[in-house]
Amino acid sequence: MARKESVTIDRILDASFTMTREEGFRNITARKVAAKVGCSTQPIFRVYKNMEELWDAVYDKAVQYFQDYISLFPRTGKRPFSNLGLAYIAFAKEEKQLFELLFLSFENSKKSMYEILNGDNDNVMFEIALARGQGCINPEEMFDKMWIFIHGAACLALTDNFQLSGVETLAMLEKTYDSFANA
Amino acid sequence: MARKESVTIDRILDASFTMTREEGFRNITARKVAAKVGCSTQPIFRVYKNMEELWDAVYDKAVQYFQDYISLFPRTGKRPFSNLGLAYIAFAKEEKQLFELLFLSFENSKKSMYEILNGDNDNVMFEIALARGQGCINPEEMFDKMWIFIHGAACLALTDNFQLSGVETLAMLEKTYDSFANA
DNA sequence: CATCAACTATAACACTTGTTATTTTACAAG
DNA sequence: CTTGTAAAATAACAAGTGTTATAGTTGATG
Repeated sequence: MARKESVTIDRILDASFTMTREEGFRNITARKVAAKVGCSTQPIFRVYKNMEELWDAVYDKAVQYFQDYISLFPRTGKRPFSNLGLAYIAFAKEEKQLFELLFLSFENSKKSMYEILNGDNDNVMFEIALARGQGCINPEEMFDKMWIFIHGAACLALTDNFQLSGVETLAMLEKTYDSFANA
Repeated sequence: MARKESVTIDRILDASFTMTREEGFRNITARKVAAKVGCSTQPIFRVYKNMEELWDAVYDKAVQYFQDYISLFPRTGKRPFSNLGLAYIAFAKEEKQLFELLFLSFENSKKSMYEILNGDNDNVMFEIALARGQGCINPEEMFDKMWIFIHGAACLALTDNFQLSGVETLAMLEKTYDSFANA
């Protein structure tokens, strides 16, 4: 009865997300996305009411991408917060545009840092429980302090002011945990 | 012999800098600056060759503004790095747009973090010397670790994820210094 | 095969951007 | 006061933005 659609929502969203990873959130425009997909701008506005709706979809995809990244990251650390921290810092280094979008936008931030970080599988809760299990007196406070440190390393990594390798970073995180634990 | 200039370079730069503090770096346009100054766009291009030159001037003014901010901030802390850290975190909270421009832009960053931070009066050198004077074995490494923590708190403050008051922040910084020192 | 509704492309609108050409204005020198 | 010249205002250009109106294409259904 009707023509078959050739430009799917997935192709549009994937192209937009890839462009966001490469060029940043604010650089995705209707015409650029269309060029990447290989169509005119028209199918975009069939699928999304306007660009703001597309931006929202990209944001949501970025949140999911981050949470998958954290989940799949190899867990080589033994201390609480070390695995989450290591993955978070690696994400900041490798996905600068997404990291800025998710954790450093102070205008138009849709979800809170904690909401994104904790995610569907309770990353933060898990680490806090781990700390409590290892005899940490106040694991919530320990998370707060460790997170300041971890977020600091990640934000330094973003601007290439953090040069440690993965194993060095892990060692530092665990040493820092011990410093706080024995204070 | 000629007409007297009414739109000075200072008025243009001041308007641009104020707009950067309020609306951010990437939102200053020739027409907005002209509207703020109360003239047409023409005097802007008499004074600056193009917008990029004006942006550079705004950036340099932001660096100077930061260094003055640090210098004038009350020094209530006793530990090494505590006064510099407290001022840095306060700057992130109060001057979000400038903080992002100076310390979080990973594209087009003109000066290095250390260059801006150390400034004309050797802020970092001073704190490191202070630490050495108080018996710190490796004050450079101590700076690195403290700076990860301080930068982390500042970046959390940027997105309103750091809620401590000034005195509470100071206490936390000094406690952290002790944790690292006694590790 | 013909039809017709959904999908796509083309073009256009209104707006904003940096930048520049042109015109007007003001002021100091003669 | 006239004049020349530098500054400022006006207006325009080309490029880019989101968005929409219009036209063309396609393909399953009757």
